[in-house]
Amino acid sequence: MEPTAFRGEVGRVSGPDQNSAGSTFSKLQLLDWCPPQQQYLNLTSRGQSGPSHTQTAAAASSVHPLVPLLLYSDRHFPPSSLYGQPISASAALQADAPSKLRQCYHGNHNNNNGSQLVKKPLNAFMLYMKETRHKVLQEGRERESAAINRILGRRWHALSRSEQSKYYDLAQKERLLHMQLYPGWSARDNYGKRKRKQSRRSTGSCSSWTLSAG
DNA sequence: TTCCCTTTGAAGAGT
DNA sequence: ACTCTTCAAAGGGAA
Repeated sequence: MEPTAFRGEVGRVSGPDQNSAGSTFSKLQLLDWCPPQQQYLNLTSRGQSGPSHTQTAAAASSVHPLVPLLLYSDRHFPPSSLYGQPISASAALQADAPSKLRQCYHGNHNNNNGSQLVKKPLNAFMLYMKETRHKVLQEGRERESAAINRILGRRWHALSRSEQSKYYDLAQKERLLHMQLYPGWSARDNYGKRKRKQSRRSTGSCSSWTLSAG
């Protein structure tokens, strides 16, 4: 299980303890590498305007290494989309950013009714997996995703607190972005969209899968 | 072709 | 408040 101390930190962009040296991200740092067209989201916890204009402008050319993973991944923004382009080239998006972003975010996954299926934002571990999976593949020890995920689960627990905090913060950012894009969305909307169920965590092994009426 | 497996975390539902 | 369920990604393997 994850470090219990993190539980209470997940629900905010940055916490008091993150002022300490142990934190990789601070509120300011988050906005430092946040591309300008993303800052309209106003991701500060209290809705304040964030860093000064000079800071923002200076940071516009730098991108946090995990940003492509989070906001510019192939899944979120297909290569053909505007968000597949370099961040600095997408300033024109600002005018109609919310609608365009909504079109690109998560791609165009439709449910059975033909309406768009908005997927859940990725949590910290999912973000970690997306970034790290290829490394395990390169090692060539495992090929099956289930086996790779077991390895990644062990490595996740082996990460330092500050290393994990990077992904918790990114996950928080992802959730905030998701909330901005889909204000009325609920995780419940996707219940039954996958054929399955019965928790393997509590029962140990899968015993009864049910087919939800999607 | 479709679903399972496997992981952690978030969130909704139920008690 | 607490527990349980469902889904998020990935892709090889099994049916």
